[in-house]
Amino acid sequence: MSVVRKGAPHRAPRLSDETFAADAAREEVRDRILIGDCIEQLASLPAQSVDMVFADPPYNLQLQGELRRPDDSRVDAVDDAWDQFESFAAYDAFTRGWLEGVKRVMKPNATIWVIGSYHNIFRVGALMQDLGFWILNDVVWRKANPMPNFRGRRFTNAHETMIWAARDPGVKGYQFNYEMLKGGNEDVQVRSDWLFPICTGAERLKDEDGRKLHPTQKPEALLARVMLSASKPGDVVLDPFLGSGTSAAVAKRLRRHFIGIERDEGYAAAAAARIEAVEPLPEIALQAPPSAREAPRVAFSALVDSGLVTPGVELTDAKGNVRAVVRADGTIALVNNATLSVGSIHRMGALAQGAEACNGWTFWHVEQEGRRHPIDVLRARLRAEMGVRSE
Amino acid sequence: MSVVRKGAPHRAPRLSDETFAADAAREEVRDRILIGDCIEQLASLPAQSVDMVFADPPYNLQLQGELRRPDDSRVDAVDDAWDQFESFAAYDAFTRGWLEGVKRVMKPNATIWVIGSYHNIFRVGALMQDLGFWILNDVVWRKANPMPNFRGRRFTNAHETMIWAARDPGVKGYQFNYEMLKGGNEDVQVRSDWLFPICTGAERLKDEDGRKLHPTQKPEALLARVMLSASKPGDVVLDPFLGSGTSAAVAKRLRRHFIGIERDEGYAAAAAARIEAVEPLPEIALQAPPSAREAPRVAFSALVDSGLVTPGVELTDAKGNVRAVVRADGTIALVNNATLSVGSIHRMGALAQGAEACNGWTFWHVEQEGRRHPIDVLRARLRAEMGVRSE
DNA sequence: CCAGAAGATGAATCGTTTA
DNA sequence: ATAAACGATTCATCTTCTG
Repeated sequence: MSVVRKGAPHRAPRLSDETFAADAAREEVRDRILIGDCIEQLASLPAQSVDMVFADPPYNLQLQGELRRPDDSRVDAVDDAWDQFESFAAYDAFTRGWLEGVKRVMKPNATIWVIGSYHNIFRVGALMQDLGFWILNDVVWRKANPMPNFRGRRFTNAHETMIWAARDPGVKGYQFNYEMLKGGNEDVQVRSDWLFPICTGAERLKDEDGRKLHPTQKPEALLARVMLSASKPGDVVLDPFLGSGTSAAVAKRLRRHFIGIERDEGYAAAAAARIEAVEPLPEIALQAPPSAREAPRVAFSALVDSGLVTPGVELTDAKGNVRAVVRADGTIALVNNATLSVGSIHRMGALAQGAEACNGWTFWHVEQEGRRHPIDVLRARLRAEMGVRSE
Repeated sequence: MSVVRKGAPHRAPRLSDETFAADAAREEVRDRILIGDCIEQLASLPAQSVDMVFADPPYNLQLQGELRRPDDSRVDAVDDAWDQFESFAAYDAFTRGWLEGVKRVMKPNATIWVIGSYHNIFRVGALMQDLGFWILNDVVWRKANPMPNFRGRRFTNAHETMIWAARDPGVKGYQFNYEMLKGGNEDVQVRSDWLFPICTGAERLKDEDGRKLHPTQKPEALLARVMLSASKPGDVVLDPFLGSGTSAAVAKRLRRHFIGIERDEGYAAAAAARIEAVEPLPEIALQAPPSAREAPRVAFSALVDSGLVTPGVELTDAKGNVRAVVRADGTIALVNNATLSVGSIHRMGALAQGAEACNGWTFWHVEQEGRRHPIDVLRARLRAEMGVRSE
């Protein structure tokens, strides 16, 4: 892992890693930390070159003084210079600048995640809409162990908000691993509120004095959920505010490429060491389960051709009330109100139900060995026989 | 309850209610629905006259077409004219207008709650900051039963966001019933993420055809938590987008005054009838919060929030000799030797027995269907209802 | 009358491929 | 480009129906 210094953003050689096969032109800006101003460094990247963006920008916290716990110990709050802005206008100008820079380097189907708190997320979200990003979800990170409100004057600030957005309105082809997420969630689709502990313990980077190295280090589990949701192995994930390098470390572990931008050389060095120590997961641990959407299309006529369905066989609905006959050309014949209709399994299914549309694969059934199966079962069998796998 | 028509915003007499003692000048604009444009009606109200604001403005949804469920039924989405705006700029102008109008009528110590989704909440929040409101928290309403994502293209949109803000930076004296909230929450301070079901069933107002009267009616439990958090009995709560009247109904039940603005006469009429039917809770259920020492130790308030126990209901011991009344904040009120005491179910149980300690869950009983059950039965039922996935 | 099945529904920015 | 065809996709809760 190489750290690239200001003024030479794409000169340093990349880490060798045989598992990352890629074309030489793009390799140059992969798996690097670029040190310098975020907006300048973004300008050095080629347009439409990244698949996903994760951004954890300064929150513009406006703390009025120091905060003490009930036991009089001092809370080590974020009071770094990089988190201070003169005004909302200054913060907006900064935000607009990096968002524009990021948008340029996103591929058309790329998506962006931005995390923030109530101090900044409303401004960020409004600017994202103004710049033409298309919000897909706002996702709430519910902290399992948030810092309490010591003064008892507000609710425990127990969550942060992530905005997930496509580069442009109308984008349909963005990566979203719906089946995989659902499979890992008791077979129920994942909601917009996620529960994770904050980053503590061994995962939290410490400096030589044992103090936390970075004030806002995010938990790896959060970043892993983000990347497993909206990217795939081999993708390039850009983080314009790399900080302690959580996103890059997770990207490497999940076999994504990363590009990190960080202006603090100390943070960048710590992140580089952290990333270097990461061992990518075995590929088998990251393969996507076959999803119906990605499976190759099989025409009903292919089932007839293959002999899995014989012309003349009767199809019924699940209850056996509606009947149709398979024809040799892969269409089916339906007698409905004494009228004979011929067409695709989908069209005839819709006709039988009086519906606009119908998935014939799940509507029609065949009787085999005394039991009724949806014809989708036969399609699955044909796919298996063909040795076809998704990807 | 009177509905005031356009052009005569403060003429109609108020509902008589001896429990609301107030000065005559302010009374004129209390407990009314003002029909007409939100910004115009706000201008008719006196400056610095309301204690809390709850606003549920149009979300500016930008739906592209109709959506159907997997069973091909049609989703009855929000497509009303009042939710349509030409552009973000038009929405921003509208938002700025009503926020300015609201700010003028807020007392210096008043706070405002605004609810929205990712479609609008970022714009609203940024404008609130621009106008000088001081955000205290963003609170996430996690929906126990959200509508699923039917296409599998995004995360289930399972929450909405509320922004809670003071009128100005530096305000210290805003109402926040910290002890009461903590006492009703296992003696742990309440977090910024709240779990409530959406509004369905008998609570949902229906039109003469049995269809939902208003597309976006909010659950009363959510409004009750808001008002119990940030107002006190006798306060004036303003809702500039009254809709079906949830905020006003809850205000009346919790013995707050309300002012509602609604431009649709049909909604206003339905809200007026709804409010008229509300019976305010016994004062004993709403009195000043108990001190920290008296705070309940368990989440009895969760039973109250869930509706399994209704404020005002009587609790007794197993034999029916000792009696106490459930309060809206999850404490109970006990009359013992002509002395009124308020506190947790455990403390009041101990007091009633003259004991050091008491398990209120087994001591106190409720009568349901002619039989007395320990409230522990209700707790078990609530736990079962919350299920395994409630995190 | 009760139990279980079946239907209804909620603030939603909710396709892809081939002709 | 536009239209047609293909075919993928839902969770919790409440109400109504059926046996």
